[in-house]
Amino acid sequence: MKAHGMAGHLIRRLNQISTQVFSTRVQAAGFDVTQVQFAAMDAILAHPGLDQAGVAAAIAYDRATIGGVIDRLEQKGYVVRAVSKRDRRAREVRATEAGRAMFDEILPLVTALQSEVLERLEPKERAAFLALARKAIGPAPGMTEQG
Amino acid sequence: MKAHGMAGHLIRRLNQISTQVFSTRVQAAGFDVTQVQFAAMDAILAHPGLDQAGVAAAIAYDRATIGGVIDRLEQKGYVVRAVSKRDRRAREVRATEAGRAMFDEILPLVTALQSEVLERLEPKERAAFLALARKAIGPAPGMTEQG
DNA sequence: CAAGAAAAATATGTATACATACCATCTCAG
DNA sequence: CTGAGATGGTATGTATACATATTTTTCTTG
Repeated sequence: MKAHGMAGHLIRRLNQISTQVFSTRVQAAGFDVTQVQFAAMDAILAHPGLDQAGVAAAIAYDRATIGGVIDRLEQKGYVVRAVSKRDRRAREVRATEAGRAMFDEILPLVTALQSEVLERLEPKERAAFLALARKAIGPAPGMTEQG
Repeated sequence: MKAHGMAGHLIRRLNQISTQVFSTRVQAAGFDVTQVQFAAMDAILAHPGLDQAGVAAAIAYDRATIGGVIDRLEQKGYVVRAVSKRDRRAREVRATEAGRAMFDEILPLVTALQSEVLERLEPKERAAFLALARKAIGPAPGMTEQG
């Protein structure tokens, strides 16, 4: 038994598949948004005016990485950034009309595509897998749901 | 229900955790090898003289990506590349003594660390998760085990 | 054997992903 | 208020990850 079959390898493969399915489906629908950008939009829409560090914490990302992600969302016109009045270091991020429209349009697509990622599993197995994945990850580090 | 809880997000988080555990443990042991580099070494040791495209296929990687990975392994003295005599386009990759020694030394470490990635799961759950992950991924695309 | 298709690498460009360093700003101790 | 430490963001450097284009070489087909 070698590196194949190990947890790390399997998880990496799953991530590849997931990313592949996501970009294929979303691009087929005529949008240019990555999985990460979608997750960021989700957090931004759920918490308007959240600063970048907050967005990063919400989706378990690196502060340095989220900067670039939000740069691209801003370039596409999906979000706007403004210096916070309370803390001049912080940049508050808000979705634009176009951003919300884009999210609303691809959300059903993305929801539907989730089962495709695990299409080799029976519905029951899929549910079991997701439950185990959630347990393996544990509670979200940065933010709670009812924030 | 939003982006958290979706398969893609969960899988990405798992991958983060896995990568984190790997590099932490391996670096603590005094080695400078990534998960991907380890997987590549595994394939190279299992199939001496395999070309880069073969390595990429063995671990389900992109040909463009594997080039850089092998560059770094070569810089560290773990592998050597030579132009194939049969096909002058191909670069055959072989592990060096240092490469084999490194691999042998961290293999038990890496094996041990696999359960740490899923430490929140009970042993039974862990096995179930891995079985489901294997099924979800399906048969390896590029190479078969008994090559 | 020549023309064209196919394949192996590499190069280029974009997008994560993260450590580290750095600057600006805020908070807190005193 | 002042200095120290913490925090938000950016910059830099490294390492995936992959699409696409390009080059070199091989294979195919006539």
